[in-house]
Amino acid sequence: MTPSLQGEAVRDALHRLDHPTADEVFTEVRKHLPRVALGTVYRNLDQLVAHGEAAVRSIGGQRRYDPNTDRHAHLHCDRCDRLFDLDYADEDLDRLRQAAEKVGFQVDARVVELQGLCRACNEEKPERPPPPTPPV
Amino acid sequence: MTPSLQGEAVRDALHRLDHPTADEVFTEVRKHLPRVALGTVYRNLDQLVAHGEAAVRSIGGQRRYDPNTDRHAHLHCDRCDRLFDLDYADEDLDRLRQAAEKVGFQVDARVVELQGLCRACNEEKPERPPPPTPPV
DNA sequence: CTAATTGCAAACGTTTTGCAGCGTT
DNA sequence: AACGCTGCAAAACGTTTGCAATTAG
Repeated sequence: MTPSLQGEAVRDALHRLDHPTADEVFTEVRKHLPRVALGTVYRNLDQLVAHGEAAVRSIGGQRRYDPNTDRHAHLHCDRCDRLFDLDYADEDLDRLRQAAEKVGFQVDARVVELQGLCRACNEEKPERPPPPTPPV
Repeated sequence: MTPSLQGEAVRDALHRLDHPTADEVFTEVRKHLPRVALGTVYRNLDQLVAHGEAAVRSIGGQRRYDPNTDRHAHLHCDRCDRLFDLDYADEDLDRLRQAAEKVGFQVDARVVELQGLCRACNEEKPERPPPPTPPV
């Protein structure tokens, strides 16, 4: 089946943006197709996920979409709330994975999320009014 | 300051339940104090978090509260959406942490979350109508 | 008396859904 | 005609907030 105009626009926007929320995709798509509805964006994002062309991650109470479904970690900065990608080797996860397997849990290595501080926020040593710091 | 009746009830419920949502705490507290408001539960949970007596994790689009603030991983089952605790050694995270440090990211070892399948869901080999499988 | 906390209800931001209409096949 | 997808608007959901009443110090 040929993808719809809106479907293509959503996919394109998703690839153009950096771990966007549905609303950010919506805003981006609207630049090209001013009449799209937010519901349409959600439905097309859901379809991409269902087709394995994108993954969703719940970050800070919001869902963010990621067209990269390869194995990679997300580094989530607690201070500025930004997401960074981290490529890692399979063995890097081995010890944690083995610990999990001891309790019968089968870890999906593709989706690892780590919290912490990004370089920029880490260098702002003293406690200053943290930038966005939206909900947890 | 002496904690309020409601504050104690919220703390007690949090310890009695397993990684509950605010709503689950609310329901539990209501068994003992039928007139508490949901807002009160949220406010008391926020206070516990602010005092370092609990941590919040965004799981599947919902916030779950955890009275255990020690270093431990959460194993989040993709199928049944349950959360399991995993104790791990500091070195188990070393390789991932070092990979993150190479890009200037300082990992907070206390909050690691891994996705995958729990033992129960893993044993149900064939694709059956997955149980709850709430939002992602 | 003052400050903190409550119950209640309304508001909020995000996501989902019902529905009529349109375009393809 | 039957289907899939759209725009729109309303609903649903989890969370936050304003406020008057109550309680604690």
